Amino acid sequence: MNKQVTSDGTVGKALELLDMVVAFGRSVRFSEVLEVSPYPKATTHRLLQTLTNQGMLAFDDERHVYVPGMRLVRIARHAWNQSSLGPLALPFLQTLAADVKETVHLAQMEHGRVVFVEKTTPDEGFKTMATPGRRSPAHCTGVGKVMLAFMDDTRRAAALECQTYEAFTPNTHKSEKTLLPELAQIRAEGVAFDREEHEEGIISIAAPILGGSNRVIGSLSVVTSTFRMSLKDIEKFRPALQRTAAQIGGEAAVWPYPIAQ
Amino acid sequence: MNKQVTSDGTVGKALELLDMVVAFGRSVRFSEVLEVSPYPKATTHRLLQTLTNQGMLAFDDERHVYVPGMRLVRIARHAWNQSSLGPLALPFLQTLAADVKETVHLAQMEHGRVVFVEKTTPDEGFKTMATPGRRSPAHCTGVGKVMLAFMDDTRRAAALECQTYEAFTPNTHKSEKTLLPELAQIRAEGVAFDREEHEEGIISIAAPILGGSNRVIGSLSVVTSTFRMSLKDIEKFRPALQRTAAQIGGEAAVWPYPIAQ
DNA sequence: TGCAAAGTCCCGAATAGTGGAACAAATGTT
DNA sequence: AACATTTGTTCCACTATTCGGGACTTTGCA
Repeated sequence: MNKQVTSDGTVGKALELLDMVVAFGRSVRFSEVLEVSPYPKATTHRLLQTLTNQGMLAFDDERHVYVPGMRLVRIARHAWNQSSLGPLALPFLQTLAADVKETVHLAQMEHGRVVFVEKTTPDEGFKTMATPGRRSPAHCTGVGKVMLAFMDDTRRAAALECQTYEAFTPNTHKSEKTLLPELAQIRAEGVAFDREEHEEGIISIAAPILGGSNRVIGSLSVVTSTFRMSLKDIEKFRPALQRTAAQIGGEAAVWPYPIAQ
Repeated sequence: MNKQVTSDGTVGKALELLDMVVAFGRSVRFSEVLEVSPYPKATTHRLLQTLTNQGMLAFDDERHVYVPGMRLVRIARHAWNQSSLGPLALPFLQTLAADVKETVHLAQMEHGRVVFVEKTTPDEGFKTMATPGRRSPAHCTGVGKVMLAFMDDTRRAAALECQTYEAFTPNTHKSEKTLLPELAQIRAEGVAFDREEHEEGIISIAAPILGGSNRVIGSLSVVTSTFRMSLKDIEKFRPALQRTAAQIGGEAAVWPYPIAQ
């Protein structure tokens, strides 16, 4: 089992480029892709052509830009409905957000990183870095730490391998040294706190979503800012948070969602 | 230029399998994939492994099934927001549906086939069986014919190449012989009608959505059944339909959406 | 426990991907 | 309008990668 996995073969390279193009979040020119592509010009070009041929990208030959293609869009629609917790969890999130009157995040884990799947704000609150579809590191977020804490040992080991320990604030964990003990504590407590580890002024309380066989399939958090509440204050969200996480987990148990890894 | 495009290289094969797995719409076992895979067991297995490695699929090693992976889900979220007309057009669809009190379909074209992107029904929200993400032939649907009619000659030629002329009802076009004249007429009229060509009892009126440079990026239709209305009746939807299509096109003009092909 | 079916792995042959470099097209500049 | 520069596309010999028959291992069921 490859632990790091960067690319296997042409398929890996092509998907890497696809990911890059899509991640731009807008239409891109060939040269822009080339700049971030680790492959030589000819190769990059050919791979993009292949992806375009396959309908995963579309090339606008008037503006000379690449955009996600219809085939990807179609697959996207299926994959989203089928494998993201989003559609299933959204009603629960809304109830919770209305209940606690704070922002609620739903996340899943991809290869040691947190993917924000859905987000609900009760009012039009402040904005955080999290946007649905965005990826963040796991070591510095409530949703990330709680998933790490509750996944099984093998997966956790693999996920920890991928952590970069990038320091976003003074509170960010700098290495396993401090992270591992906290994970143990989170496991004991059942919830994780983000103590301004990703963004200054932003704190959260997070609970794991456990599917069948108690495997972690995602996590849920209530997010707020230090201007409005303290770490102590947000502890009161715990019952509602855990109840909602359990409800989502119950709904999801019958369906094999991807396991956090 | 490959006209049919079934596979270029490994990447094509891998994507083909990915498409198949996702199209199942549920978790699948290896043997199920193998059944529909055109490749030998060893190859199919290796490709699925690669996709799993890449996070495009996830393998549940407890239930021994493949599901769409987190990476695909993340890419999906991006691609959907960026390249489907769905998010942008949804409010307009809802207004139109409420206005005409009938079901409204939004479609885009992928390689000569119609992809239903969004669907709104006036009364009960948007909970219908015909899941968005479904593909249908173009020759027998209002949304399909109207896109064929308005796309440029090169693209139309390519798209027509892909038509199967499968006969769903007695009214379905059986060949270019009858389809081409109708396309000319649709071009002249500005709208297309589905005269029970896909499903008996189902009729629709469809208008093209034109983006920048008047290129077809999608289409819109009002759908109803012959039990409620006649072909003559639905002509009255034309003004609202065309107005909505123009509004969506206007919104979309500044952003390079994939062109119908 | 045993056996059929499902899933995984191996390795030589040959196909398909690679990327430097030349070419072409679009864009900018004098 | 002619030239320079940047951007995008094609070619082709080389070789790393994929292919897939078949053997092996694991799983599920009787």
